[in-house]
Amino acid sequence: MSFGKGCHLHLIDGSAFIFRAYHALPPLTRKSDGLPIGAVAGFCNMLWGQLTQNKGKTGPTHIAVVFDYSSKTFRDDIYDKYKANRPELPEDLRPQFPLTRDATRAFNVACLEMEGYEADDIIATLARQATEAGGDVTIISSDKDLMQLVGNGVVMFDAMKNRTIDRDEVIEKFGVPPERVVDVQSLAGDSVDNVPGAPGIGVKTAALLINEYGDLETLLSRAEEIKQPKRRQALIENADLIRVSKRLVTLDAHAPVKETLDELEVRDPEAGPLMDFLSQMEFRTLTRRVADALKVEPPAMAENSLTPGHVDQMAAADAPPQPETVPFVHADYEHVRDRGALDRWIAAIREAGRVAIDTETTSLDEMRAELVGISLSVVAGQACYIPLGHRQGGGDLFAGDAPSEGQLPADAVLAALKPLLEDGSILKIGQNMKYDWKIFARLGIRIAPFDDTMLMSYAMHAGQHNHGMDGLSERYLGHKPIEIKSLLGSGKSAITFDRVPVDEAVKYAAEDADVTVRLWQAFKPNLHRAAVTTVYETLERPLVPVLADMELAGIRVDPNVLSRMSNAFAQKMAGLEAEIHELAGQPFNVGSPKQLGEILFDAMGVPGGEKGKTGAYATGADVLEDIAANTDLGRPADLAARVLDWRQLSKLKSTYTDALQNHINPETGRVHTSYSIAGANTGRLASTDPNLQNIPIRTEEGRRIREAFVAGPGMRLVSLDYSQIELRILAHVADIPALKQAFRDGIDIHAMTASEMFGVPLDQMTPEVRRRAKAINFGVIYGISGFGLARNLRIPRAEAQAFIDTYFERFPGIREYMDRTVAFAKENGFVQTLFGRKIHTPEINSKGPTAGFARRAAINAPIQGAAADIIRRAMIRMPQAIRGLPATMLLQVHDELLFEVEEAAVDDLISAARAAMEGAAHPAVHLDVPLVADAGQGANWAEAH
DNA sequence: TGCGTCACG
DNA sequence: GACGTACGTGACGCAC
Repeated sequence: MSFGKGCHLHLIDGSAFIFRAYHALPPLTRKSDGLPIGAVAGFCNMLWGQLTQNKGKTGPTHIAVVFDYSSKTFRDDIYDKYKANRPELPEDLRPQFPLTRDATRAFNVACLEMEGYEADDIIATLARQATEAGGDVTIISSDKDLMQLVGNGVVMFDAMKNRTIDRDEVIEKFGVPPERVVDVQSLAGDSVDNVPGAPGIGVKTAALLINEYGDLETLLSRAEEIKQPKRRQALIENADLIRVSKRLVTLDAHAPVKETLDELEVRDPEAGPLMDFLSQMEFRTLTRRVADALKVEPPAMAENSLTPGHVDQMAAADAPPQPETVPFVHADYEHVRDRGALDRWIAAIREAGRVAIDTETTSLDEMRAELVGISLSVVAGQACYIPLGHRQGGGDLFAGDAPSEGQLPADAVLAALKPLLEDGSILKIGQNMKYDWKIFARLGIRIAPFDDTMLMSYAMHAGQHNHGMDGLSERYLGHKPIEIKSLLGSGKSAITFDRVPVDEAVKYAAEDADVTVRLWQAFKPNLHRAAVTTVYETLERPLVPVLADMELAGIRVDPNVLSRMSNAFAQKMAGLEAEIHELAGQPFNVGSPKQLGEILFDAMGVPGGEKGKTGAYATGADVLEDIAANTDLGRPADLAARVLDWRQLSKLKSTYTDALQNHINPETGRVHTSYSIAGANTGRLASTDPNLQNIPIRTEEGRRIREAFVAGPGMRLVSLDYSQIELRILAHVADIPALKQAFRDGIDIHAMTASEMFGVPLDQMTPEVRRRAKAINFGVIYGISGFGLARNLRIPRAEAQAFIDTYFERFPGIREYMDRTVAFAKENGFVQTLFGRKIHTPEINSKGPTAGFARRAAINAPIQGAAADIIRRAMIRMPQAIRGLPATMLLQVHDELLFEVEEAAVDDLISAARAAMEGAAHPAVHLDVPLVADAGQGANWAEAH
């Protein structure tokens, strides 16, 4: 029949199918010859699902799978950097591409691709033809680039979420209807495809602008009218780039597609070729399933030719369903409301030997959080939620605090789960397990053993993306989980999880456990493939209980010391503010860089004001220091000097003496920070809420804040910090004999560098010469540049460059290390520490200023990362090293560990902790330089450090 | 929410 | 020859 009214065309985005399949499945290989085949397997399963699910009256009359032909398209001629950020194709995926075409043909489905065009263009063209002929179109994809096609008989279908994307969904995602989607995309750009867009404008702002002005061209022509200066400038200055972006994102609905719609009519698969293909691929279960459906005999395949670990693993009847092939169905999640249901779950967990677990609580602060419920999942698609502390009222303050219906008593549930959670033969799987670990620890349960999908991702993907659950789910499972905001709201009106109605909580919470178990299934086999199993098992996972215990312990902070300081700072600031207003000749907000800049450079006429990209004058400390030092200026110099003082006090007061008081836990009288293990790309920890890794020390006034961090009665604080650990690592990895010898001999490394560079004997060294050498030593670690060193030392650039040249001449190994590291990054897309930690450098091959950043980051990462690895190793061994001593490890500040210890045991602690720190690289790495840890102790942190 | 600023290693 | 530059973090206040 000829395509027309009543016909329904299904267009499957083939490339999306392949990538989803690849990332979701373990690296399966064909048993007979080791050919990588996982993506093909997933692709076939998904295609078969499409063909069978949609039989019937809503099913397609015409169907095609559409592929990208190659990476080069007409868009590369429009913009040479198009898709330049795309990561390299994985080695084992490349050979699977032609096989997916074969698969499509084997299923007797039209297989379309065209040189010079993306699959999206072909889809756009066919969709146009089909709707013009009066038919309907369903595009099987969730790619946002296709959303511009929705409407007038075209819908999209997200096969992963089993959800239709229509006009309303598009409006929800982009804030504009489908026909305006390209306008929004042109403005917002796309970092994945490297569509430039306008800087500083995201989807939200873009939608706002388009809705106000109607369309992109009107907006650009009336850009002058935009009130916000930043937006106005971004649009005016980037009009050309925005128009280029529009050409990039606009799909070509008139591509010269050879195939006619009629050729795409649905055809039944021919049993012969399809059976041949599937058995050739050695997909046992799928072959059988298809054979059943086609009512033919499956071809003979040796039963024992397939073994677990290969294709058969995923196809075996009792194997866990693969995340990719199991849809997310919220209605399937179970509300555990009675003892029988709980016992069934416990039995299933024991049977499986593993469980994904997630807790819901009343707060993100684990020290204040009350347990509200627990969710569990054993296999993809099946999960439950056990509500424990939900209250009626759902945010209505007058509805009372009565417990919700359908909840088991918390203590009984915890008593039933405790043996399971502490059972050495049952693996507990979490996403950010430190959180749940602490919640359970406060309830007397110590979880072990466990896996953490966040840390797995961190070990494999550091530098590529973040490792939060929602992001990982979207990226690796193609599923966007329910947002917590949709349950709790946000801002002032946000409710706590105990006020969420139980049936809503079931969907959200169980989904998290479901996602976690799927991520685990997806990641586990890949740890090996990425060669980071050791990193995960020795540097990430064991840190969880260590950090959890440190955070639970907290550090004692004396609020009286802080409030006295706050008052003193407030007084000084008021005095300075009055003087500043006097000097300015008018009152203004000293805390506003914008107003300050206008006072200095406009009202007072200081020359040389430089405006940044937002149009405001720069008034950073370096700028103000220059003005303050220029006594010819008179009043502006005085004003700048006072603003510098005011800024310092303001910082100390707002960030430290005021804010820290609010972080003292009323029950413990201590401050409990939270360390993020997977926050910093290099392997460093980051401390938040509050950040205890940036407590002042460099100025005397700031340093006194450390006096508020005190030891308990009869206790002392002990601090041990690595001496010059990054330079020692540099000496080792760059193999610099003179530096290594200096560290062995224990000489002042900066003085020695200066002596080598400038020919000054050590005993005649001046502080100034040493200072310069020190700056160069640090510069090397940061990926030195003449400009950077010149700015740091405030010397002419040529002079700085001359120093650097001398340095490289004297220590040629440094240059070699840098070149080697950058070359490695370009070749592999990541760099590595001595301990095997990988840090990805996706921008290393870009052009322009970005290249400089990426290059320096690549040089720094192995050094900073190795130092981070070393102190991690020390921390992980510390509980054992100080066992029996009345001491607790409290804080880590990158190269420093802070302990609280009974007075009598100070010396024992120092020797035990020092031994652990100085020996931390062993036995994994034998360093050519000694590691040295310096110790201090006192009643407070200022004395101890 | 993004930016400027500044605290730390 | 010009580009624009030290590495890694988190928190605060301002301005939109």
